[in-house]
Amino acid sequence: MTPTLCWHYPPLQAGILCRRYQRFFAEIELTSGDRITAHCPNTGPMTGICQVGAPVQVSYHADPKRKLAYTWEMIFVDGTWVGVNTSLPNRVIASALAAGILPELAGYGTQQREVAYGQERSRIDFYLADHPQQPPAYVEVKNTTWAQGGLALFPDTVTMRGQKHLRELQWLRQTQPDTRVCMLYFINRGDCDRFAPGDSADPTYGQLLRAAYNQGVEILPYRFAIEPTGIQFLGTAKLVL
DNA sequence: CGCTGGCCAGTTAAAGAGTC
DNA sequence: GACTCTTTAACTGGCCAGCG
Repeated sequence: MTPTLCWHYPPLQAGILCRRYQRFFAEIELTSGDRITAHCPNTGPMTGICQVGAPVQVSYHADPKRKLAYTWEMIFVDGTWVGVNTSLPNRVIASALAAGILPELAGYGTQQREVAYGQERSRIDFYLADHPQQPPAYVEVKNTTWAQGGLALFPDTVTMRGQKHLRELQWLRQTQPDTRVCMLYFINRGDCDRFAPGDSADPTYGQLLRAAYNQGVEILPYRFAIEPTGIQFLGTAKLVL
């Protein structure tokens, strides 16, 4: 497959990670020598990728309403760039869906964001409809940055919210047989060609994922290569359950 | 002393309110 | 109807007040 560039970053600036603190903040030394505080758009533990001294890239935003002009976008660890901006996967998937790049989800005429559903007041990331051959599809997107030797893992911590989403997807599968129900893992680094649940971090999540899979929930681990210039879609990773 | 609940941090995106 | 402005929820762990 020819890699498809499906996201362009604005011009980024290079630096070194000094420290990350209080969830939303990262202290970064730019190559210019300036020490700045950047917004850390990732509230998770960032297992294995939060390495002090590693190269990073930040975007600059002139918006006067922002308190922090810089946003931390990616970090270079294990010989690869890893995206840290958790709001990006949803935007990238939205444009990839619209462009028909994702093989299992191509051909839908419309996409809706954040549609309310389920028994626990959840909202699905995408509801796809108007496909000539396929029933409508519910698609939940998760950002994946943790990896061990080419194997991408999610989650990297106990996630009650992630467990809830899996229960909700199972509920959809059982109550709405005429729809597709999809769990999409956005692998935010290019060095992984396999995907597995992070059982050592959250064994309950792994059990729920396997149960959902056995009931017909589609698991779509999508590979993306992250570079300071942009993001490429690399195809589907092998699912290891 | 240990637990629980509420609040806080910065940004985004969606929903709601307001204007022409 | 189209546009802009304002409000709100979501993300998550740390902290603190209040309680038994």
